[in-house]
Amino acid sequence: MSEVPDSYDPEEAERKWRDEWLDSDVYSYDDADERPDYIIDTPPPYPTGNLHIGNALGWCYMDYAARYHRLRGDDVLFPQGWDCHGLPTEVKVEENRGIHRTDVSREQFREWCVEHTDSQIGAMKETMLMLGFSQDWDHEFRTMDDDYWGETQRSFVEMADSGYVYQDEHPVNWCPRCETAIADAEVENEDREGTLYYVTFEGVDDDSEEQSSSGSAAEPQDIEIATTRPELLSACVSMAVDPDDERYEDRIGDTFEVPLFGQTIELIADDDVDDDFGTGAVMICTFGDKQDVDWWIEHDLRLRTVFTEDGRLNELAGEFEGLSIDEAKVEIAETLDEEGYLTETEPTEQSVGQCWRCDTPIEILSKEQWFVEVNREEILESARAVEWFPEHMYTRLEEWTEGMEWDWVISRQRVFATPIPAWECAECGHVEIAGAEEVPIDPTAAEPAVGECPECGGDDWIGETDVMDTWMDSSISPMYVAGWPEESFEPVQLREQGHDIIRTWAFYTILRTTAVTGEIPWEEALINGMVFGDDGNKMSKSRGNFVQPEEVVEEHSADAFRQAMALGGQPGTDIQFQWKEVTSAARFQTKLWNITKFAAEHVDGSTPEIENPAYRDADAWIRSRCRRVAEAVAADMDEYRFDSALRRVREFVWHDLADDYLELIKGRLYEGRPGERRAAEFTLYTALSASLRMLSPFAPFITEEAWSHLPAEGSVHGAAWPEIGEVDPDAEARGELIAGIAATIRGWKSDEGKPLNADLDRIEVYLGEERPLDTYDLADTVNGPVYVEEGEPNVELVPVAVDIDHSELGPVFREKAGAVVDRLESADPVELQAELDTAGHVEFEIDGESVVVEPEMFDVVEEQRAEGGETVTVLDADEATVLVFE
RNA sequence: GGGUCCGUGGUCUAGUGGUUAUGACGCGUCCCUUACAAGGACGAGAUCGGUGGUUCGACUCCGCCCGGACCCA
Repeated sequence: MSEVPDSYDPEEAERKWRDEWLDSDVYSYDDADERPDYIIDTPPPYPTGNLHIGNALGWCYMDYAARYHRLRGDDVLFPQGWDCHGLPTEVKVEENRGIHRTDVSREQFREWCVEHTDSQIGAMKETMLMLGFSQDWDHEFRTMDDDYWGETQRSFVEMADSGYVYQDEHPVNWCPRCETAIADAEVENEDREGTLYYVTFEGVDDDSEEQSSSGSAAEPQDIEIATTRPELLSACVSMAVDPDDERYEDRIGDTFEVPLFGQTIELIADDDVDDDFGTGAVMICTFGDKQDVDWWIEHDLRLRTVFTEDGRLNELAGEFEGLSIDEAKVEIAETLDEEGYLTETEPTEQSVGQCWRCDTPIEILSKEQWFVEVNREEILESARAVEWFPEHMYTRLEEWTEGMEWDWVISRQRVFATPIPAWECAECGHVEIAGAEEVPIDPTAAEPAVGECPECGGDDWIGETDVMDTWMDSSISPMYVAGWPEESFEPVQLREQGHDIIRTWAFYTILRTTAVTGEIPWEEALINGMVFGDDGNKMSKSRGNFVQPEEVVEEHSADAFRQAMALGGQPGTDIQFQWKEVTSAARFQTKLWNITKFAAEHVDGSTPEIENPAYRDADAWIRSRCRRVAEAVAADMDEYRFDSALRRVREFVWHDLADDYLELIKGRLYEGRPGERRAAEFTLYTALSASLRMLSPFAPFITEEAWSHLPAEGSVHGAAWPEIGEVDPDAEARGELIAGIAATIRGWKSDEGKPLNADLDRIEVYLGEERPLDTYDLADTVNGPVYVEEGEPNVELVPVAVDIDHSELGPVFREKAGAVVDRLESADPVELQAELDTAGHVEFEIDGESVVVEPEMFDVVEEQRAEGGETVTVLDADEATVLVFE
């Protein structure tokens, strides 16, 4: 085992293991009955062609979990999907081909989209492999493949059967650039500066009799409204004021003429009007925003639609017909001004709903669409049954769900997406939805199985050209990866995703899984934060703080990148990408390599077979430490506290194993008696092997490389989580003492500017209580003979301070504790020690009362000074006093 | 405006009702010691955002304020 190269070459090793793993089955899912499943509902990313650092964080988390659970013996399924459908790809294809999607057939266009998507997937997969993610590529899926979108259709059909899916005409968010309906979740509100226009509406004499009662010359009065959207005047169907607004008392029911466009509208009262805004009177248009929709329904108003699907004004706008919305805003405002209707303008802060894909301001159009019912309580009930990491991420989902006003519009007027499997009868308009046995099916290319229309007997079917929201695809991912519908669905173990898509992906998945299967989608949801640049700002190319995972791999290694991701912060918090974390990870890897190199010189194929090793105390100590660390790390991993887990292992490897244990056993390894040497070899092997396994989820490459240089079987990724048997607690404590003494002497040598291997004449160790001390390892480590002496050292002990144990003293004296502490601290330590020696406690008089302070409440700190003529240094190592003779 | 999270050495980060408050990077001093100078040992550096309160005791719990991030309106 001595062929270990002097230095570790990450580039070479990482390439080697990447290839090796691809050809092996270490990461494959067995679907074995005897082992518990650990199925990850991997987010299918959109194939942008670039796996950015934010994606990488999420995949790191999943990979740590996947690898950890494999070590725990679980049957892990870490699949990889691709969320292919959607507008960005359509746009890209149109761009690349220089066409508009309507220039070619739907089939041709789709084909090109698939082709484009394939190449994008290839690039992202490359990065995933580079970073060492351990997906089972036999479980790769693409939502654009028939076998996937067929299941999307099946779920649609089942939801239609159970009444969740319906078709209706209802106002929906509409992106005029994408020319499609979009869901609430796809609308983002953007604050910006707008203009508030004050517009006069002339009163209309409606010839009613009431006019005479309020005055003879009942001239109809004008009214002034404030609006940011004059381009909507032609869609104005009413005007509203707050019923308690005194300015408009007695005017409810008055009628007015809409300037420029001439339609007559009536003033109504509604509590939702904000009387502080503008003039307190607001025009209601169909539709400016959701509030208009509410009023339109509430007051049963007319519908005047003036916007076209591509964001222009239609014939209702008269001379303004054909203008874009932005043009119309300017021109109508100018005309209002010229005609004297515009009284004033002022800047105003406004929040504008925008399409999250293209940032175009959305409009609201009433169109026949397909919807999925949002049952808030049902969704929340499921969401509560999921365990969220961190817990408060549930609150995000809860708030979003409770704020849902509209059902989910799932139809899109696009091409590259899952077809809605439905037809309309050309004769009677009956809508026929495909049966589950018909999917996958493209209704624009195939006839329904039903044949004749069940309503009218007609056989002329018009296939639905609307397609589904892409979230309809991705929201069945847990069902798909778990083998639904062939296997009845049981919740999978983990969903990992970013907090930015809780309102979409998490929300829709819970909704859909619950609706289709009656189950929660996953047992646990792990939510990752965003990744910021090294300067704490959002990463952006213009800021120059943009980092691609590939750069980090090139500069250091994939393992170092992965460690940095784990240590960036607790999962759930936003993390700052930091080069220094990568540096520190790379150093740790160098350390780990050197430890491995050292170990490989001392162990061989027979080492793991050693039976009944003649353990010395140092062995007991490191074994016990290792055992505790393995337990604590497992607890961290179970809670997805990757940061804490990795810190613990690093700490153990660096400080306990390398600094202390390795130094302690060198003597035994180089020139010890065979039995004791073998015990050291065995223990070294045990501790290192355990360390590599614990580190393997974080640094899969270097641990695999190191593993291959040790007498260990197979892949470290196919190994089992370390289990170290019970350790003799007394031996453990003695070993800890030895390590402590060695560290103390090491520190002293360093302080003295001595080389760490400087010869020492002799060492005397005085223990507080009499107990055996294994000086064998210690003597070699400190480089001098070690004698354990009984009794008090030949030094003078000088009490110099008191060290108070507040947790003992505080509860006993309660409100007097402060005074007692003051007395102890101001007393002469020498006198305290003397009193303690004679009386066994110390006593004070406080406020005329006698107070007894028991010895467990404080320690008298003593400083040791050598007596006599010999040159000696006195060191204090926890429970021992160490005399060093040079 | 509502909600959630957060504010710890220069920078980033851990943490608990009683600790000499963790570690990393950077900085300084010393050390080529048979795993390791792309290293090691040691050290300096923090009134734990501010302010009230609860408590014998608060960095930790509560209120308010200031500052930041995100989500929603």
